[in-house]
Amino acid sequence: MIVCSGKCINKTKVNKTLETFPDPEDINGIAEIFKALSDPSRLKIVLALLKQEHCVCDIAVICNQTESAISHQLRILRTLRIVKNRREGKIVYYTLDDDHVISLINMSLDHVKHEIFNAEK
Amino acid sequence: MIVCSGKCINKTKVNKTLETFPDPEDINGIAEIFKALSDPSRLKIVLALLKQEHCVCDIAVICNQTESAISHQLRILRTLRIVKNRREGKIVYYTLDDDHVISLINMSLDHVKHEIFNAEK
DNA sequence: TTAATATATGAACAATTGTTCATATGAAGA
DNA sequence: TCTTCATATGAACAATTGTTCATATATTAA
Repeated sequence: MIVCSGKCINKTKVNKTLETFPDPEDINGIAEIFKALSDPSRLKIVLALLKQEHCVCDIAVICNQTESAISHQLRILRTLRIVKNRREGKIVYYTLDDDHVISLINMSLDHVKHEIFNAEK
Repeated sequence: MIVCSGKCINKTKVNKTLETFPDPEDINGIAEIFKALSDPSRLKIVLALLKQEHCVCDIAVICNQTESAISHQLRILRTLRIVKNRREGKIVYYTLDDDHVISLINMSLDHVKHEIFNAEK
């Protein structure tokens, strides 16, 4: 631990927090998931797949984006195991790979609504 | 809706998804929350505040970062109502502003563990 | 095999973002 | 008031990121 000499540091509290701090690799893992969902165009793709599967072409229409752009974003989401795909002839269908993502989205929607509610008071 | 003439678009499915699509402002709101948590240094700050409040100086030690850098990040988190602060003399203490964030983090931790588990199979 | 369609990928450019350094604010004590 | 300490802010630079355009792959049908 770095010691800032003559500073106001509360070593007991600092150490207590450091004891239960997640592993660096877990921290980076979580950050990556959030980063994947932090781009509006990627988030839209995930939202489009929230209730049913879609082919790349349909996702492009729903998100009002180039198929190429969608394909690039899907690759990122695939790498992070947020979406998975199945091929049916020429068409590739995508779905969400993990239920956690659905919960994550719903929970953040609650958070957003809460903010708006608080702001109006 | 944009019409891609002669494409494979399944209009029924596309329209069904578009009907329940969140408002653009909600989509951007969610994306902003995720963006705030997508930076490892910002995520570390939130993790540091998961169980108890800390002053800026202590957060800097815990996250192994400059106090200036921490202060910049705290401003972003404050703007998004992810953290709030209280002043006690010269010292400013920060806490998480919203329980949703805690759930969000725990849920994403589950997601990360799930990925590792799947990767090992 | 050739053509057509759906999707994927590579390279490059523009835009965004986090950190650093210097400086400013605000509070407490001398 | 002046000094010190804790935190905040502004500007600038470096690094990262998303999109675009062109091209490549994969599948089906002729």
